[in-house]
Amino acid sequence: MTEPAHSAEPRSRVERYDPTAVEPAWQARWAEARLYDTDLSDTSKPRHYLLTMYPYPSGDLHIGHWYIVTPTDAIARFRRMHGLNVFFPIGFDAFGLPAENAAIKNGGHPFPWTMQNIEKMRRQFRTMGATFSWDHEVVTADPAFYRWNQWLFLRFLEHGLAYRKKSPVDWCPNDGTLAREQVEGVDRHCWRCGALVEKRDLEQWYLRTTAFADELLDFTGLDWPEPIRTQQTNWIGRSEGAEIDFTTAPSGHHQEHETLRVFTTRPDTLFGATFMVLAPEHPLVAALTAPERRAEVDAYIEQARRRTEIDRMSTDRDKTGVAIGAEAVNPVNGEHIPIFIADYVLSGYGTGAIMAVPAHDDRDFAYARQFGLPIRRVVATPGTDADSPVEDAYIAHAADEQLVNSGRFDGLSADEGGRRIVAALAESGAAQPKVTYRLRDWLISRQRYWGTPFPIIYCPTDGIVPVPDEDLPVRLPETVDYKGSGSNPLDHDEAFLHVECPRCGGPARRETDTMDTFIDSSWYWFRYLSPAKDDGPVDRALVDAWTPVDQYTGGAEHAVMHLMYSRFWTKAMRECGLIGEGEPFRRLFNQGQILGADGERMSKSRGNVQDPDELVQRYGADAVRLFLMFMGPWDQGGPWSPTGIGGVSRFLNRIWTVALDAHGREPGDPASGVLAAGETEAAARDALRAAAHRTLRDVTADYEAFHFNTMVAKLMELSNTLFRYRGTPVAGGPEWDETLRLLLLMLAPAAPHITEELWSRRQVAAGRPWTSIHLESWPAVDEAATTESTREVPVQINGKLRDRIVVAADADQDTIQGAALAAPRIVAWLDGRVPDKVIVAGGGRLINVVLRDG
RNA sequence: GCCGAAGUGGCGGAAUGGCAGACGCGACGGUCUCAAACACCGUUGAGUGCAAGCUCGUGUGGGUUCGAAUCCCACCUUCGGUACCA
Repeated sequence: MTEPAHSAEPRSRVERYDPTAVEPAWQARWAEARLYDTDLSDTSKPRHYLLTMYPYPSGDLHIGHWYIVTPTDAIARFRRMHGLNVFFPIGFDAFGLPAENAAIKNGGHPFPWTMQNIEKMRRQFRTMGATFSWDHEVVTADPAFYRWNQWLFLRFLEHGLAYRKKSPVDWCPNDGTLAREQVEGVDRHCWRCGALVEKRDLEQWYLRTTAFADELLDFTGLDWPEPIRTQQTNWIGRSEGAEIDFTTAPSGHHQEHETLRVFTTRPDTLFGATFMVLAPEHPLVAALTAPERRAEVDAYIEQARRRTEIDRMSTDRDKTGVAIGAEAVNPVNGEHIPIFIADYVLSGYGTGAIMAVPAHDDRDFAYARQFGLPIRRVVATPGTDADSPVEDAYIAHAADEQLVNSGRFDGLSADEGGRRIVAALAESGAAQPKVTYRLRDWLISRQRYWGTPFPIIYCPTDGIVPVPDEDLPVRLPETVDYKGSGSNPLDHDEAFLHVECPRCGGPARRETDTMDTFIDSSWYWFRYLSPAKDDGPVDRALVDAWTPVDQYTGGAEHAVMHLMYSRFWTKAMRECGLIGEGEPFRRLFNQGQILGADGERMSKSRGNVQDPDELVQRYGADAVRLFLMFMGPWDQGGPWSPTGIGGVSRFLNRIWTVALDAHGREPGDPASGVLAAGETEAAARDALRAAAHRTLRDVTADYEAFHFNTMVAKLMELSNTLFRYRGTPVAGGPEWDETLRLLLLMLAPAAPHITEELWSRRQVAAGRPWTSIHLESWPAVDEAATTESTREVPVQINGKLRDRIVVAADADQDTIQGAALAAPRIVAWLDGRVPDKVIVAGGGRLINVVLRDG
């Protein structure tokens, strides 16, 4: 370490700050001193589990990773300074599509590709100076981790939370199942081979997320951002309504009185049902279709299967559909209505069939218009002609609206009428109240190699047989032959495929699907607590002590999938008696996303990835960390631009200068080293100390609220204040010294290296042994130092600023009002007129003089 | 389409019912230097005025209020998610 250069020579220069030398040296020293090891069994301090979403090992740590991680690290350091025992682990979400794509393309294996990427990212992570508990790292592609996915899956199976069902996937004849992003163009072709994508029905595994639908709607005790809670609530989409059984009318081509069950949220509009629509996939379509309609119906079904769900749900495109040549009978009045199939009805929601009430539903209205079907009003406000033509679907719920055209239910309110209609039909079993959810069970089967194998064996005699716990893990084979195709190589891996049935010992076949990677991220934070544990997935005592996670940080793009699956999985583990609590994350913060310079998501394929390494080389990790925090609000993100990093770099250099060269003067500034005209030395000392403590008060609040951008701005102001006093008699005095000390402590969580270096030099200068600034306590605000004797009050006339007055800090409202009305410029504006009103706002913070026709 | 979010100087942003533009970038002017770079100091929303100042100004249009970037209604644009990217 160099000695601090405290020179009395006015034009002295200290050596320039060189982050490339300082930062790695401190990183090594911290690691050596094991400064950030967390003792999970330490109960002497309050525990704080700080979690940030673990990265996918794409191979390069880009600036987006820094944006997620380095402010979170600042939180970790800030909390440690408050005496908390902070656990801040990291790991890698190592299964997934990109590794597989690389292997297919280059003829390799996903495993080494992934592990090399992880190795590189670990090195890059270390340059951040982050305080990770590396000895708790989890890599999900390690059998030591995914073994427990298998084990947990088997527990869920035992508890009825996992089941098997046939469902369609996007299928390419050459490359097998495709992800949504692998289907391109309006004609929906395969990204790799260009073949047209079709749907294929496969038996697949599901997890019963809907079992917890109501519990997932309950956010009690969770401090989560409201937009996320709203998105999850809407995603679950609870709707109350009724199931109503229509029957089919007699016809020559099918059996009469087949039951057609519909779900509706508006049973009150049952008399307004003028047609029925089935999803094209509805199981009765084939049986009900009239022979002369069959060709057209089959063609429509084929066409619907090629559309995406988003496309199908779009309400602004023209409605399509075909009549199937059959009729349904309305149970409430025996009316016969035609049956259609249309792709705006989805098979996965409700019963896959709707009664269409065009007068009171937008989509039904559009369909009726398109196909010239009758529209009958059944709800109206009093005074509306019940039979006037309906120009627009009328949906709004007015308090006084009543049923019309509804037989004996006419005149009832919509709510009451709906209840009575359901009750009346319920007597004959033709209706019952029903709650449905938009939420679907979680399809976890993937027709891919690079994931957790299902611990399932199919035996010709015993059927579906779980792999016994003692045979876990079912390992992925270490050699793999993709044959240049995207389809799952496990399907033709003879050694993997053939297995003895654990029950009968006969020849059997392994499940070749693997698990969705969202499974890994649904419980990885539990595993961080005991990553090496080999007799169970979690250490119950540690889980009880450390979870729910106190603070989770990560992107809002995970609002409904990862963040919902994690809540489900935690509840499912609780249901199996493995843990005690049902919520994973007590407090959540969603930071924004850093986009490429082009405003698009950063990705290797777009070529817009920003590598932080060269910025770190040039400006240092502290400058990069600070710049990312300073750019804007953390929850906002935005397109990447390095413009402005010079500003924070300059800020750090100024701190370096004031800290090491208090008495130096700037030759470029003629006023340097001189107090402002009229400022006494005593006043300057007070002003400096007041600035320091006000900054401390505000910066503390900013850290608490994760308002890092304003936190940095306030520290810049304080360093500017110090710079202004540099070289004056105030510099180097006790107030100066206190201010500098506070500045370093406040900056330490955000810029850990430079503050440690300067802290260390102060200790050397004072002849004390080294102790890390990162083991210091957060300083306390001296409230007395922050008070002022006078303050400025803006005076407005009709809301426009016209003057400012200075009053004593403790002046009462009457005094302030009097002073405001006596201010020369206000007197001139009033020009003898008497104000209509004078508003003293915010306890005397502002005066507004109201002058009508002024 | 549906769900969620965001629109403020040349740029990133601050202010979430009370002084619009903190802090920083860029630009311009200056100091230092033999010079350049670095560094430092100052100016910088638009219009108008010799000036004090005045007028306008927070995506668009309307509304509430003594007072609106902030609250309400309608719309426009951009971003995230939309169940096999993670």
